[in-house]
Amino acid sequence: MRPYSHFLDQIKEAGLRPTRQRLALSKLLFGVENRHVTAESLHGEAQGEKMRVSLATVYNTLHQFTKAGMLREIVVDAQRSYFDTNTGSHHHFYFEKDGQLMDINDEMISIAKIPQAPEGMAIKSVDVVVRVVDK
Amino acid sequence: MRPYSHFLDQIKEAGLRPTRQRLALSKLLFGVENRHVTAESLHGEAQGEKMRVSLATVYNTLHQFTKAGMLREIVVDAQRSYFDTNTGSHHHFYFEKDGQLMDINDEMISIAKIPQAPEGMAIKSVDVVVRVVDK
DNA sequence: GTGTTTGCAAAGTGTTTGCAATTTA
DNA sequence: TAAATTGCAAACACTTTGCAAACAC
Repeated sequence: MRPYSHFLDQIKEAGLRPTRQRLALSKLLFGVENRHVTAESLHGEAQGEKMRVSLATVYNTLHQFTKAGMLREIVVDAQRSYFDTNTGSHHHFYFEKDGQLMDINDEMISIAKIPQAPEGMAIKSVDVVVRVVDK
Repeated sequence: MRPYSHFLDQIKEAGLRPTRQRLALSKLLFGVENRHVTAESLHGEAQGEKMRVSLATVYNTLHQFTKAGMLREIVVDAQRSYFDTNTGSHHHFYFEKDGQLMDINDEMISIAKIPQAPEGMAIKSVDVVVRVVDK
């Protein structure tokens, strides 16, 4: 487990105050590698760990961390927003059955030809979602 | 413009009754090629054409048409559902600025390597969204 | 006639916001 | 003590649902 100071510094570097809530959520999010969470799931997790954080603060924090580049938002479901602690370029499996996301190892996929953006536009990202279902 | 009977038959073949509302929406959806709509946008369009259809019916109809394979749902925005009249395999540009979708011509993109689905799972679809912003 | 479909309004879901109280620096 | 942050509850946007009236066959 990373030391307390790691989370503290990360938050400070983002220009945010290291509040009890942000530290708690940081620990959950960045304590292990490659997590995919929704606001609800993270909030539930925090409550399970007896951390007192409101759902509104979870939403705020996820957005602040995303803006600071610590998280990446993934759109796979029209019903809820997912956040990925892996901010590097990579793609996802999405299990429609239970709403789970899984990273696709970058060597496992390759986009051979990327289209040009329409006139006057720039490509911001290329997101691949492989939807999988039970066989 | 396709003849009235085309829309009528298409609806019947889906096992649905050709009601005034379904015919009206069919005309809007399938009267021209490759449309991308949201429930709200289609509802607004219908109202502009003085077609009387409730928003609830637009939602129901979009889902019924999707289930019948006449439409494909596209997930690009956590806030709203898009439906595409092009049900073939293809990908999309998404203009974050105004929420517009545009088909990517199939020759313009190619995925060289598709990952294997995890054990016991099957790939349902591979969806690529290229997000574009103003240069 | 019988079963399907519609439209309204109400309910539901996930998310954001206004604001007083609290916390941080 | 000044500014940022929190948590609650209310507001929001989009979507679904229950049900009586209207419609299709």
